[in-house]
Amino acid sequence: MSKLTIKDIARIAGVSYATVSRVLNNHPSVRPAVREHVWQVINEHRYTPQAAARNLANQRTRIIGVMFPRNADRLLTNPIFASFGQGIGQVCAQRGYLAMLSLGMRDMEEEMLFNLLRSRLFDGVVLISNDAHDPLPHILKETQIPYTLIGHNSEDEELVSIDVDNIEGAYKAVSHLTALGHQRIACIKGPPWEHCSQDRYEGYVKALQEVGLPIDANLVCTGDWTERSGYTSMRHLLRLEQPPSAVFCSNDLMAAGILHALYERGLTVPADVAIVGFDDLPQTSIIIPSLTTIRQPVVEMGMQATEMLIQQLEQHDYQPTRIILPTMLIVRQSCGAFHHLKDDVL
Amino acid sequence: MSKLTIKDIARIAGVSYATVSRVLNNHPSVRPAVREHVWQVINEHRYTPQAAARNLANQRTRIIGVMFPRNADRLLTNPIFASFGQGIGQVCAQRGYLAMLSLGMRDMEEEMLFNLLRSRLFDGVVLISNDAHDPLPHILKETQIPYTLIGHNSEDEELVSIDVDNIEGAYKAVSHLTALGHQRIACIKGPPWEHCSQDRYEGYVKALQEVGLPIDANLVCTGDWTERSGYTSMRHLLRLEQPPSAVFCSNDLMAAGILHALYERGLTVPADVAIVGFDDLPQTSIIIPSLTTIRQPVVEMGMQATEMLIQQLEQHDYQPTRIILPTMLIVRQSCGAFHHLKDDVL
DNA sequence: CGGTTACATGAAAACGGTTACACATAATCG
DNA sequence: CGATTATGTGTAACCGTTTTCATGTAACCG
Repeated sequence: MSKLTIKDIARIAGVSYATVSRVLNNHPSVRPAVREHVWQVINEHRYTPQAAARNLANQRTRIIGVMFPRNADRLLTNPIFASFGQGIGQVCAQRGYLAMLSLGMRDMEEEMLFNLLRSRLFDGVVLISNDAHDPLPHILKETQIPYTLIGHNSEDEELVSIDVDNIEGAYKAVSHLTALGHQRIACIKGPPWEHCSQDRYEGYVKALQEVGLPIDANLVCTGDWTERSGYTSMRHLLRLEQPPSAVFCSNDLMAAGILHALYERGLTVPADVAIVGFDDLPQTSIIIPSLTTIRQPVVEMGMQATEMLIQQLEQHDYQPTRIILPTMLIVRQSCGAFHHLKDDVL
Repeated sequence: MSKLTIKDIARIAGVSYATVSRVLNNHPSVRPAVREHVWQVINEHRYTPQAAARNLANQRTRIIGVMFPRNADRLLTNPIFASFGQGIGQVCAQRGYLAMLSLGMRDMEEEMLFNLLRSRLFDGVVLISNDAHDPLPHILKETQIPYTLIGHNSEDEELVSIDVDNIEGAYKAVSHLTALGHQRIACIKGPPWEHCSQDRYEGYVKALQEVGLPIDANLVCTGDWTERSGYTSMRHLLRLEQPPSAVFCSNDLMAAGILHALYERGLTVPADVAIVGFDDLPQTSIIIPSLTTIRQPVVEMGMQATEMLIQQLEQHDYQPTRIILPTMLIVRQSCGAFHHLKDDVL
């Protein structure tokens, strides 16, 4: 049944298989009557051309590989990746491509990875990575496979990449807290080897310095983006002699962990501790008190990265670009701004 | 550079391209000296055979499609899917297959999905689904593509599928609570159209009935597996005149939401409310108080489903099987069993 | 109405591998 | 030592598409 080939369809429809192929590919030069008849035969017999044969003849697969950051456990756990994926999948669908994520691809030996990429299974790759030590950009470049990068990756400026302005985002977040009068503002950083951790911390420092506040090393913790690490970091901060009155947390997931730690101690947000996160995950906008945070246009980043990749695939003269998107401060309840306003201003 | 073909390699190595092919596929009948020489040329020139051509000649791709439940937003958000994926990816890697997840595949129109599956891009599919109304099993069967199912799906008993005994799991969880003396035990169900929601509720009912406790409809809420829905359900329960002293929650993610709601009210676990979850997510084992829960062997389920699929692909006489794996009660802090023991027994 | 152009179609050559088969050559044996 | 069997290698057919090119036919034109 499923073994029907284009020749069978041609024979049944009484045309040559070249004609069937033309019908399948919407080639203009085929008479409407013939076209319709062929389609009918195709549908009636549930024929679908075999991908492998097409790929071979076309020398492309219309499949785009999607690669997330290394650690498999974090991969599917942080909802932000779901949002990237959503943007990527959306554009792919719309442009007639397939976005494919290979499970366990990042756990493959390098040798295997090279072979996979060189096998031309993917026309191109969207890579999501901030890790400065990630060997993947290097591998991708060496295999000469077209790719775009979401996130920053230093050295290579010829690359098509997209990112947000992390420094400015963090600066806005922390400035918001200083403007509300906070003096002891903690910071929970991401892993030191990721560029955006670095940048967000830089924004934190900049905002404090601008208003003449000191950088207190005791108030700076390092997490790994997980809820758990936010939780443990906050517990650590609460054990200080002088705990912070506010926390800037480098991502929303860790902020959720912070809330957990605070509630456990019977402290309330924002009355006891004010919190600002980063990411604006759809999920966290629901938690009470709702989280003040820095919105990254995550879905759009995925979309643009994919769009650029496809253009790169389809036009020969495509110019590599580096796009930096703006972030946005979303004020909700966890920072105490509303409360503040009510008491002091209104 | 990347345009090297097997013929180029053959020419350079001074052999026929049939020989190169044999070397690539570890065919025994090639002299060791020749084999080594060919490998050297291959490596030196970084040659990798083109997937499309291989797939066409072999009539298979060694790619296994992975399909998660419908709703895209839940897809990557619930860590349990990461665990399934881990098991699937692991076995695939080990058996020389590639596990591929197509982003947005579940949002495709049915027509497209049919075409994708019939295009023979995937040798087979591992489907994760509990949804009784999911059209996918039907589609998969119609396309005659081999597949295995993780989760239950009523009607079709000829299918290769794997699941846990949800009724028994829930029964163990709730019996544990009744044994600890709880009389008002709430239940937070999953979406009604999923088989496992139904089954876990059935286990809940069975456990209560066994000790002669009534089923109080007020104590039964319906969530959608998300943390948020656990949170809102618990808020609802706390507004009752007589709130429950314990909650059986149909999955861990919702249980996390419950904790959130309780802390917000200043209540403590397990002193004020005891909780038992379901899944045993690696993530939740860290939260304090640590969660008593029912462990599903999730990674193993993914592995077995994949193993069975591959056997089905490689052996013609493979017999469809339905495997039900046992669950396990993991006692931690949230149910109060330890506390109970300390006070009353020790 | 004959000659040119436009259009629709079929035959055949790619695309880059795998593998059945034929055929040397080397090993084995009576 | 010649016949027989193993063993290694090359030739060519095949996998199922797309696409170039040639060709036959219809439309157009003066």
